[in-house]
Amino acid sequence: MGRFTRRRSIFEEKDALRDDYEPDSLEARDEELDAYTDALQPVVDGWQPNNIFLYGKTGVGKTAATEYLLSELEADCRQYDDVDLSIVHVNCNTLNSSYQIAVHLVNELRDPGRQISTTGYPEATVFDMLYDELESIGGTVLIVLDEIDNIGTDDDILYELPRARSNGYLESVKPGLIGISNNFAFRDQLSPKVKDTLCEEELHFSPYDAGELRQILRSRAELAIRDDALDQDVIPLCAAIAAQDTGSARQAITLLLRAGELAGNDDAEAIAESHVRTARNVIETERVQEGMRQLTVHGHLVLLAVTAHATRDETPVRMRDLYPLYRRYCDHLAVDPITKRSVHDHLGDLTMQSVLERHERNAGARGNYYEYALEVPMTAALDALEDVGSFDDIVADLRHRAPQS
DNA sequence: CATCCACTGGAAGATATGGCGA
DNA sequence: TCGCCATATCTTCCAGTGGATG
Repeated sequence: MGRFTRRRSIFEEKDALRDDYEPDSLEARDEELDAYTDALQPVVDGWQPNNIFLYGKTGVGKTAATEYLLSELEADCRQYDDVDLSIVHVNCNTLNSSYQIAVHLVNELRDPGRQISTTGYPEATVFDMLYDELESIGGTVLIVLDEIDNIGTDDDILYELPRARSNGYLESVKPGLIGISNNFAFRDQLSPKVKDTLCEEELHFSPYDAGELRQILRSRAELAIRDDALDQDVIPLCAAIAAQDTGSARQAITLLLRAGELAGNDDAEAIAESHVRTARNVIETERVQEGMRQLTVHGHLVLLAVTAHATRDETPVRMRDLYPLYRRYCDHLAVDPITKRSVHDHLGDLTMQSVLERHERNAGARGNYYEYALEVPMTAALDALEDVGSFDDIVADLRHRAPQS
């Protein structure tokens, strides 16, 4: 008997559950689509486009609605000779300045042979290049800036682009900005001069409720999953978990996908509730490990120091106790230590990523301070630290020390 | 009820890295 | 090669915080 045997797959068309899948229709967003359509109307009429801002948490259909509507808009514009529409889409995920966004817009518009690097030019030069590229396209250009809240307070580009025409930098182009933000508060941190122009049209996408998520999941599952491979309670459970957690369709769908994979590994006939619950933990751990992998050397050393305290049952720790251990590890690895103040920043970062938890303590005349502890399972922290590879011996030592395991 | 401790958090500046055009 | 430019990371400096203590 061979090691491998063919098994009946849970999935029919797994791609329909992946992040990049574009469904033919958008479930449960009728009102939003109507409002969005109205906001885009000037494009078809040949006017200067509105600037549009979309707000709403991740996974509530902002990007999906944009892609869906813009492709329809492109198709519909083709029947009017006097409307020449182009669309540029940039995800600002890793871009945290106006400069970076401008560079990426230029590269998006230029052909592969003429790409520019992400540093080195004066800011004004990059803007000039951007205007040149826009001019050479002509017509109406919709610029979609996804996850725009990443740029924080540096909103120059949001000020410049809408005004480029009236300032004489653009002649034959009618530019329109579509900004997509995950963060509702972003709107308020924009400088006032930007807020005026940019928020001409504001569209709010609210989180999906459990009923809407069930609707979405059913339509996807119909394509993705074999007819009899789904226990009855699975979709309601995925929907309920996601609705309570974030209201995100992406979360609900990923949950279903992972549950299906787990069911497959189990050789199960169908996805069951238990697979969903396990999938939830798997996703959580993956998220944390991914976050920890992105840290710098000192980030790792700081986490190592906290983890070491945790193995000795000495968490929560305060700075005063943590810093000396951090220094010892630096010595051991012949790394130049950074100051307390910088360690403090790393602790803040780790807290932001939900890797550490932090509590304020107050000892009155003996000062107030923060205490830190791991917010993830110790094994997850050790696994992630081991992945780094530069201090295997220390991690191995900590594993011994750690309770149970 | 003022004081005071032990940091915290903001800001500005230093340093290093990598890239630009001339 | 040199003088600029942008960015990431760290350092230096320092005012501000807030509840237990006397």
